[in-house]
Amino acid sequence: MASIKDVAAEAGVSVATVSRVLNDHPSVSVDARTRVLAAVEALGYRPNAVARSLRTDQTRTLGLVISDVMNPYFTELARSVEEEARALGYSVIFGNADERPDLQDHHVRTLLDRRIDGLLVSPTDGGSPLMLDAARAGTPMVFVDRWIPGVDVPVVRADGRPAVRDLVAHLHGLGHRRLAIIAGPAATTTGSERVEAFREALAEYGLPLPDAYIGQGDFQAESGRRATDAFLDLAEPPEVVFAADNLMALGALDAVRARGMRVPEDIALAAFDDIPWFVHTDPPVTAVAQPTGELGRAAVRALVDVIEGRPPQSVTLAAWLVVRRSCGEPAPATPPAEPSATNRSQP
Amino acid sequence: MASIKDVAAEAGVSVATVSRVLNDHPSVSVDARTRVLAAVEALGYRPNAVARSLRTDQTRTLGLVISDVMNPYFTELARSVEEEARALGYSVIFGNADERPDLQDHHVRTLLDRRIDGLLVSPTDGGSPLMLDAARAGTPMVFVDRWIPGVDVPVVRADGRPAVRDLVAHLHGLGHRRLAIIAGPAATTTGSERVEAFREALAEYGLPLPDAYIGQGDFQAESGRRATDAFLDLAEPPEVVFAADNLMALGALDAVRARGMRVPEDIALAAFDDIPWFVHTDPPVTAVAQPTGELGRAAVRALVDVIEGRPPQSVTLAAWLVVRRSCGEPAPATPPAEPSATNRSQP
DNA sequence: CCTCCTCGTGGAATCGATTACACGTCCATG
DNA sequence: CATGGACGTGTAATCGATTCCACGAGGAGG
Repeated sequence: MASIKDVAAEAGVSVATVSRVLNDHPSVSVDARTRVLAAVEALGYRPNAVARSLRTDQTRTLGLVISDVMNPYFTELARSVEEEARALGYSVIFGNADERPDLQDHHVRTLLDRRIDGLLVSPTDGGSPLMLDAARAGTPMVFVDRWIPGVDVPVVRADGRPAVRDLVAHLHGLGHRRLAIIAGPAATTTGSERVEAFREALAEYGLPLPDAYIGQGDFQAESGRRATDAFLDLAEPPEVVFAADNLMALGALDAVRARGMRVPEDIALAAFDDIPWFVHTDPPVTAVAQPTGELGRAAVRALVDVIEGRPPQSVTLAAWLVVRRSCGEPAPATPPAEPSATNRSQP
Repeated sequence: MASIKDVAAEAGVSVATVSRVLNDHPSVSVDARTRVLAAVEALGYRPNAVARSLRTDQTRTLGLVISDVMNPYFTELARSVEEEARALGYSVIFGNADERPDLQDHHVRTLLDRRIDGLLVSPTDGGSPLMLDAARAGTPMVFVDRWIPGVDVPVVRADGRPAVRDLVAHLHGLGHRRLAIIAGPAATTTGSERVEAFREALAEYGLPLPDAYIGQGDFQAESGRRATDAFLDLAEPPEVVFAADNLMALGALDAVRARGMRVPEDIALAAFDDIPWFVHTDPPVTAVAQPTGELGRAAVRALVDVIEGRPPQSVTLAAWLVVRRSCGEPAPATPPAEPSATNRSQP
């Protein structure tokens, strides 16, 4: 593969001049410029990003460590992150943590070794020493969706509280009183927050959230299946299961179907995270929708702000309830479109 | 960030010795080794992968240009690729082409500039000059799922022909005679092959495939919606729609539902690519399943073979039919598990 | 006509690693 | 006791870019 030296030789100039042409530095004569460009064309030369990065100490690359790519929510997040990054002139390297702290660390380490310019993380746990050190050492970093309390890193996320309150109101209105939740890992903010929001909303209606009605999941389908099975084995099973993410909702659906039971007649189901398939499931699933695309884009903008030395902004967007038929009662109208930002605050 | 020089200074040895310790070269004294390791620990030193890559001319990174991450089939492919690559000591950089040739080229170019060791591509089109040049120039490369005819690059894919034949047999057995297909772009092999397989299978039953029953899609949901609408507007609409991928099947479902019609009573539906959600759609969708995970792993193994100078192997695996209820008639039993490789051949 | 500035250019240092080569020690062998 | 090989180590070249500095040519101004 041709290097800058070959181009310089071909064009009859020094490597310095070639470099200047390539980075369109002002002081290059028209003559030199055309000769260099011709040589570049003739040799099919492409600058070596590795060498350039070594010299300039920047890779124009962002790292994204995602909790689980197979989760459609995170897939969409990843996609929007890549799009916005590309628009801003950055590439993205993804790492899939599969909800495993060890894998998460592996990816953070690899990304750091590659000298990415900044790191976008949706932490799977409370933060390994590695990640905490990186944050402390000043690696540009932004948390997206989930975050780690007590770490001074901007957070871009959606606040699901009001939507969860709407959901509980909806369920209560349908006459449901025994409501259960399949929670995510307590070590994740989304794992614990959703339970808290749910509990608080229940309290407003004077409803309890007994321990037996809190299934411990890990954001994966299999755990949704197990938790639902446990609920169904109870002497007094819940009337509604609220899954804290879409994969656990899928698992819940599996479990209900395996017993030959029906949603919502035998048990109602709701989920956090809305995905296109929920429109076509049997029955269509009532869900809390997040402005996923906007979340990804905002996270990239925040990270690039940090990288380029501008003051970073934490961003909190609103989530909203999309009522379908999985809790009883037919859906009334079309769900609203993604609303835009409602609230921005300094971290 | 500490460099190898700092470590050398801290340990009181030369950088050469540090490097030897890090790459566990045999001739280093125990004393030097322990001192270096201590220094590494003390400084929290991590080797700079950028510098290392420049010197060694290898990045231990694979590039994967995927047609569309939002398609669950490709998401799973991406996941398995990353897993196998990690097991073999490589990282993966993903590029999402979104079925757009220009984006595909953008990613190929970026990846090449980064000097990835090898490229895994599921081409969106017939091959841009850029990609063809790269292949010709000897960039280690493997096609996965889709390929470009006439290019000397190993291909890892599933053969859907027998499964499509099974599908047609199934449909014919249910009494369906007017069968339509929503095809992918003709420029992709999977786009044209699936139509061909369908046409041939129909011919075995003496059934025609009129042009009006070939909807032109682009593997995205919206095109499935449009094509289905067109079918439904026909004087004599088809009894079955076979979508060449799962997203177009989703679009078809949308279109049917929008007209207040029902699957399979008003029109039957089948899809290429099986995904977990198809079990829970209304109705569960009959689909051709691919050994996606094995495809991704085999592709990585083939690519690493090329990179490390071993003779590459093209791999063709079998796809299979999973009957559910979207074509009429209840599903009999559980679908079989992923079968393993059936056929390997030199490209 | 001399001086100074601007402009275009090239030489060479640099980024952080790897590695060929040379050198000194020490021990075993003849 | 001399010699040669093995071993551990350091020096320096190298990878492909960017960029500081110096230099020569040419034009403007005094």
